[in-house]
Amino acid sequence: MSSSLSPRRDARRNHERLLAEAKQLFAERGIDAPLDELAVRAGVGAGTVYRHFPNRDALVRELYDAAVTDLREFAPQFLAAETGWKAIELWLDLVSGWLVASPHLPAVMRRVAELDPTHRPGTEFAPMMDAVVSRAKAEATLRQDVTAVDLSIMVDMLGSLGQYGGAYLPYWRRQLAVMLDGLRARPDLTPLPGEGQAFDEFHDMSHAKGSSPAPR
Amino acid sequence: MSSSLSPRRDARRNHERLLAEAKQLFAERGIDAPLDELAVRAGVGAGTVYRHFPNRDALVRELYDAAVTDLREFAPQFLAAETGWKAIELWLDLVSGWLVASPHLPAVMRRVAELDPTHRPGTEFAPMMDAVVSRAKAEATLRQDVTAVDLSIMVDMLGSLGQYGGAYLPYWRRQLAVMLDGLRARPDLTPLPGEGQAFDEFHDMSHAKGSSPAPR
DNA sequence: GGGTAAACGGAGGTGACCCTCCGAATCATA
DNA sequence: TATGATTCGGAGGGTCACCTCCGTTTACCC
Repeated sequence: MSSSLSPRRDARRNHERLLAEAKQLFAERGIDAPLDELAVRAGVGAGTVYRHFPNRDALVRELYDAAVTDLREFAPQFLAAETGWKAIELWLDLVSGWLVASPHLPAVMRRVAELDPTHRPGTEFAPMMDAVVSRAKAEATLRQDVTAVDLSIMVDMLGSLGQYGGAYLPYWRRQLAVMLDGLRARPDLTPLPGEGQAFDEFHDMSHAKGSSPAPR
Repeated sequence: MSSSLSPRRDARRNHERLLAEAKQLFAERGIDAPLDELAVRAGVGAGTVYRHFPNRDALVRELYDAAVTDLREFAPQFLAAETGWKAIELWLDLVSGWLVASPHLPAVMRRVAELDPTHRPGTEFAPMMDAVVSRAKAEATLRQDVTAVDLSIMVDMLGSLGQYGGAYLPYWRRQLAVMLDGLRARPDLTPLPGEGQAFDEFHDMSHAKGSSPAPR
């Protein structure tokens, strides 16, 4: 008989090992680090790398999926939080902190976004976040004009603080605190700008003097 | 005679052209895009590239320096703003918007940080930012526990929104608005956490259930 | 233990990129 | 315009990473 349901044990072991070493390698040397080096670190032959991951993109995708799976395990806690606001605090804190501690992930997320431009990182948790956001708005603890997408972007931004050689690391929690304060519902808030054409307005740079720094 | 003070005109022209094309190339294909391709795009021979920039790092450094020079031209406006708070609004808005419109820069900044770990991006503007921050604190418009470094990090985070294939671009101004709200002085603020050991506290992950996502 | 299918290792072919070198072209100077 | 110095172009050698291929090893099942 052939077509076994589960792969051989050594295969599974090597697969795990490769994923683990890839995290470290990508964190240290960037997402384009040589895969031959990955083979050496994992103590396997080059052939084994390409048998498990036909190309670099496949490896990147799997790293992304593994991250999503890891995160999913946390979901129940957030839904079980006492208040919607606490759930949001917990989510931003834990997830962004986890990203900061996983320096390979931001690059992986960017690469996945390149490979599939229709997919925004974090979409997997949109339903859950929508629920939490609604709840917090109903409590009037979260400002009304914020969306789940805004929160997901915040997580990405905070998570990218691990990318600058550790220099920004001590500021992660401070930035988180400032953002949370900016998210709180308050009586005198001016509403957030819409998501449309907000960026292009910038391009005229009319407030800039003489020779403006040329974008692009 | 030899050792001219200024290079020949064609040399200067090629130098500018190479810098300009490098911005576009790095924006499109990443900071490790082949330099031979740069030569083709700039319409010069490969030798010319390496005559002007002995290696990729030299090119990256020069792109960084050019960015700093561009930014410096804006400085007078900020110092001339009516209030310290307006200066801060202007700075965050213009600089982060300019970064978003210059998708090559975040990667350049990260690379520079790798090359010289003692150098944090934006240090060049520390004195100016310190002055503006003091002024805004004296007005009691800016929260007292925020530093110029915090602001510089915010700029970098906002500026990195151009990295995700344009999907985050429409949210740039919203994120900016939330951050500004978080920065405003208010009576009932809990102080920001210090810059020390804040991150390591995270690592115990004690609030996490069972198998925690393994960092690193 | 024996047999079979699955997985492994690593040498090596292929292609891409880096970078140099020198004859040709261009610029500055008089 | 003529001369010399500077810069250019692009072919090509060297290096490195990707990825395949097949003889060998390992795991699984009886």
